[in-house]
Amino acid sequence: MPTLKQIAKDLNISVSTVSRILNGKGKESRISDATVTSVLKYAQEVGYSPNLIAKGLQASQTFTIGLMVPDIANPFFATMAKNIEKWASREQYSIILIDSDENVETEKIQVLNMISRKVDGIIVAPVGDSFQHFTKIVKQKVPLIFIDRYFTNSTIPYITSDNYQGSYDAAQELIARGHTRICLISGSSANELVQERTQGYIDSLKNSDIEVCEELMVGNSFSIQNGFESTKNVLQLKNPPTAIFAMNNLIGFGVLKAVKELGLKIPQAVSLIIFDNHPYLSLLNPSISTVKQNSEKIGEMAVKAILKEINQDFDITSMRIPTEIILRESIRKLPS
Amino acid sequence: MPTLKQIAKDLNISVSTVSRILNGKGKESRISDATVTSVLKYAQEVGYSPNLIAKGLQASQTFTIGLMVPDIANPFFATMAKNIEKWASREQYSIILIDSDENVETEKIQVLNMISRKVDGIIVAPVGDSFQHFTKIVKQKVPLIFIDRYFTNSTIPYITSDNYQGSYDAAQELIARGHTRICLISGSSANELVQERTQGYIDSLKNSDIEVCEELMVGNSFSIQNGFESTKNVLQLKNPPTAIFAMNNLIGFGVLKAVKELGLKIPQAVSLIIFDNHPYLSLLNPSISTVKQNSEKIGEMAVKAILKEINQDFDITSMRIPTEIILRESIRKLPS
DNA sequence: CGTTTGTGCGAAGTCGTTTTAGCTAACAAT
DNA sequence: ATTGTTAGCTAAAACGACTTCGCACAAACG
Repeated sequence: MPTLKQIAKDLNISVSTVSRILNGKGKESRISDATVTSVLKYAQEVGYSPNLIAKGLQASQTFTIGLMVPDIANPFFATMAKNIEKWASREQYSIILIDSDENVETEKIQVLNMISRKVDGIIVAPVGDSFQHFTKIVKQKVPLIFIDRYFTNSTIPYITSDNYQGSYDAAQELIARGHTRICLISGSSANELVQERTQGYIDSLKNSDIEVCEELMVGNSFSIQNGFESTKNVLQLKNPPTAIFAMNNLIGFGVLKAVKELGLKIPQAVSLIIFDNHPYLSLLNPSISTVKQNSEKIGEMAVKAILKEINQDFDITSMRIPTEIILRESIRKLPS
Repeated sequence: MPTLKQIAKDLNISVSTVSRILNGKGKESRISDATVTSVLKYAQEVGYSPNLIAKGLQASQTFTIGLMVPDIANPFFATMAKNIEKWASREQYSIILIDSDENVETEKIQVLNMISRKVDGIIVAPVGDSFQHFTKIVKQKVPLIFIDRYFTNSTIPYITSDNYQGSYDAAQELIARGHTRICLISGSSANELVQERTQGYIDSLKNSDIEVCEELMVGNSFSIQNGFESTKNVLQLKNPPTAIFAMNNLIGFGVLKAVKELGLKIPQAVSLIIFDNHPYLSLLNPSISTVKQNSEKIGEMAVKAILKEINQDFDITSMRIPTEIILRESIRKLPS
């Protein structure tokens, strides 16, 4: 495998000259045209490709970004990853992908791994309810940015959806169609993202003078299981909800599974809106209304922010990307 | 950021001693217990983490695997990626993720990038119909393995589903329920994977003494668009098919979209089976029968094969992982 | 003719790690 | 008193690239 040294030896010139030429600094280093062309030609011939590892060691910049997500098989994160890779590769950065598998311990270990691998920056969708193990990264001066989930009481910047507004809007859609008993099936309440989505729901009800009912706020994890069981429970109340708001795609899937298993019809038996869109939701019968997160944009913005910080511009601001309501057939208009 | 050199300096010992101790070679290098403990303690204190870039340069092994897929947002590849990451990280390998975006030019460029990054091995689901640009990798002695799509006329090993059998089985399920006019909507025919799935379909019909009808073999790409248009076309034939076999998940999605748009009912108007499973297909009304690929297993096997080759065991054999028929409600039993 | 200026390139250090090949001091054996 | 052994370390090279100096030679200038 050809190296600078090898080329230099073969052509009987010095390594520095070869290096300069291959970095396009021939002119400014006053290398003669003859030498330049001969080196370029020879490099082409032997198929020289620079050793980015050596370059990284020397420059202490690896052109590598660490990306850690809780579950790359979740289309929400997969879409985000696709866009992160896309925007990063445009700037010659490559992505080191880590799947933390919703496991905080894995997350802690892989944080160290990324530091060891000298990534230039880290983008992570954290899984836990604390961020102590990330402060290590910040101390090492490695740029870090959160996506999706975040911690407002840390100084680590984040790019996420406008969870409050998305939730607020979702509830408003239901309210606009006469629903007042709206069940919220949510994730772990220690999570700030959950808190904001919950607050959006609560404020939406309050602003419409609808009583916020504790028995309709259920669930404790972003899982199919939770959506499934919570739905079964809540539909058995004496006074069941007329609509369900599922706080993410996994919960939403659980709701759909439960409704199907109970042999009920959406939206006749119960209306539904899900936070997170998914292509298949438009094919269901009925098609399902959603709060669509702009995961493409989140990915793009995360890359731009991290590159900004890598380039020593520390003027990073956290962002909330607007969501979009996609109305389909799953919301019934109640008779007034 | 602490380095071996820094630790050595701080403790007034040599770099080599520190290196040995931190690599657990204290005993065999007859380092005194006192020195060992003091180094370990100090390293812990300053939070030393080895520079894997430097290590990689020295050892010319980066503990990195390049993974290139056509579309990480496609759940089939995302699931595969999840498992590849999982099995790789167990052996301390990290994944460099590349999304070729179904683009051969990107693929060519990124192949060079991976070589420059000195990955220890490359796993790729190729997008094109030729593999010339991959021979470069092989020449550089970088272990390479294909997943999903492949080229039987190259010596590059591959791990894929048993496409022929899966297709054969799918057609048999339809035939067993009385279908004889079965439409196959397929991908680009230059692709070997497509050829095998097609052959499975053809042989399945022939072995059941059913005429193979050219007008029922349509489509030319793995895309929603293709599934959508082909479905519309084929359902307008004078003698339309009673069943459709979609060759992958994107095509299948297009079929569902078309059927919905035409206001038709599955399986009354037409029966359907899709190559590739997806969680949501069980929630559709009716639920959709599929040929499930074991993408978890494919990912696992790909990692095991590439690690084998990295460890100089070149006895790699290509594999075809069995598929599984998942019968749901989308296939109608025709009256005989 | 001596000095300056410009041209074209090379030597060597550096990044952080591993590893080979020793080196020194202490002690035992002869 | 000399030699041998062993414990406990160190020095230095190497991996491949970049970069700071600076050197040699030629031409131009005064």
